[in-house]
Amino acid sequence: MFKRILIAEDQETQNISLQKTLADLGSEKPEYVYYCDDALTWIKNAIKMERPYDLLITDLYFEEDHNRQKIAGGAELITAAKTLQPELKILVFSGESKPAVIDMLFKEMNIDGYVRKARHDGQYLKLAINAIYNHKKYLSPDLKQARKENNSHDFTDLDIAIISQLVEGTPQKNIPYYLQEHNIKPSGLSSIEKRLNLMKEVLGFSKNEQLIAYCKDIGII
Amino acid sequence: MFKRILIAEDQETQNISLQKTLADLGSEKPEYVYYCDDALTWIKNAIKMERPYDLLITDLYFEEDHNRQKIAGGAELITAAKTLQPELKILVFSGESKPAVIDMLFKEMNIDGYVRKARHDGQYLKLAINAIYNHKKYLSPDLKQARKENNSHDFTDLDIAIISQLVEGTPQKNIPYYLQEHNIKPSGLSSIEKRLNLMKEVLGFSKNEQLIAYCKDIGII
DNA sequence: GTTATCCTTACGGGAAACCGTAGCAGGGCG
DNA sequence: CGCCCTGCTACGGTTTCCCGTAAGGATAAC
Repeated sequence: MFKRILIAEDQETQNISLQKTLADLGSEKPEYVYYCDDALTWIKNAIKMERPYDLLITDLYFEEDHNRQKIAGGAELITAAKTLQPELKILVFSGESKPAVIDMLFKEMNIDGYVRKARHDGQYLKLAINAIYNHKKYLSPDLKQARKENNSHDFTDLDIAIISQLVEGTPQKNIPYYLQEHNIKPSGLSSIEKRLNLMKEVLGFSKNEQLIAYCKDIGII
Repeated sequence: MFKRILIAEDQETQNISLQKTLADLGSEKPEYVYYCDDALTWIKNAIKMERPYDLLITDLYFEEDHNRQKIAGGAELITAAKTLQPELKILVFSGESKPAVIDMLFKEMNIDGYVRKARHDGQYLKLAINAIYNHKKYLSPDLKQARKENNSHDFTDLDIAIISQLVEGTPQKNIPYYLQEHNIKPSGLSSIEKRLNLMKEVLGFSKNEQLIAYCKDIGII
């Protein structure tokens, strides 16, 4: 089993119960921090002392505080940690359930496991740690189904740019200028209309308002 | 100090740490359940046995499960509990931070305290329990500021109906029919336009899309 | 080099939304 | 009772959006 585990979790009660849950897994007493910056410092020091961590368990979102932090959230912490120690295993433990966010973590950040803070999270944490120890990926089961029923449109960068501009209040007819400035093509007004129509048709919507609400729900904006 | 405390929290790790946090407060070992229905049953039984609970600590949102529940969430649990035992003190412990939701809890459900699951939630829980024991209301400090910087428009039932219809995809010009059917007045098209304009003006928006995104963020829809 | 195809863009008619104005009903007050 | 004020509604002109069609440009196959 993993010898050295580091917990990065800002929520006091969660942090306590993480320590307790991991206590009976046969590793050393896990170490824990409440801030991302601290997490990175500890990882650095552990490498320097030639006792690097085996596993990092981290939340995604950290609250702001009087302590100004360089690293704002779990995602940044993961990239920073991976540059210091590429083989470090990462288990994300967060309340986030939006498929877009979780897909990104696995695909782009190459994390090893994700457990959502939910009903049986204690059991799943243990399963996840076991799986990761055996070099497998782990995703808590409550999320697997959520990803399956995903008959959604996959949003391109263009789609997201268009929707973001709408949310900013840019009139549709002015969006071509924005797209040209940011070298996003196609940038014609007709292409924007076509793209919006496609998205709405796939999702069964008729109005932009529905589309915005949907995008807010699944978390792409 | 409170003698008998009941915890209703579906998240395994949170539930554990709640028990641990409350352990050193001088009350009996707190009792805990993972489902709303169970919570209500326990409250009922406690009354029947003439050992009623003094305090209910509950989450707001409970996950669905193979166990079909009659009571879906914390809000319903609170109303059900209060009809059984009106003097029961209620402390809500949830991750929710949207002012609209929390205001509703204090004003309409008359809860005694709210602690948000956040950085120092352990300390705040203890403060909250003390405050409630002394018949005071308690709101965790991280939320007090959030409510102050609330220069937002207060949404009327009409506003919410209009926005909901937009999110449903109803064309603006058809919303009057909907309002008439539901006996919401005013129902004229001009009134709808006027109302939308007012909301957008107060919030500094120019387009409906911005308004929808904002409402999603603060959680009124 | 030519043709076919796909994608982007431009244009124009019609619908919806936006905005200002004016008429109408109800309530308070002298 | 008459007057004023407020809020709801109705109407027209302008802008924006919607949608179908057609022209331009790049790429790939022949």
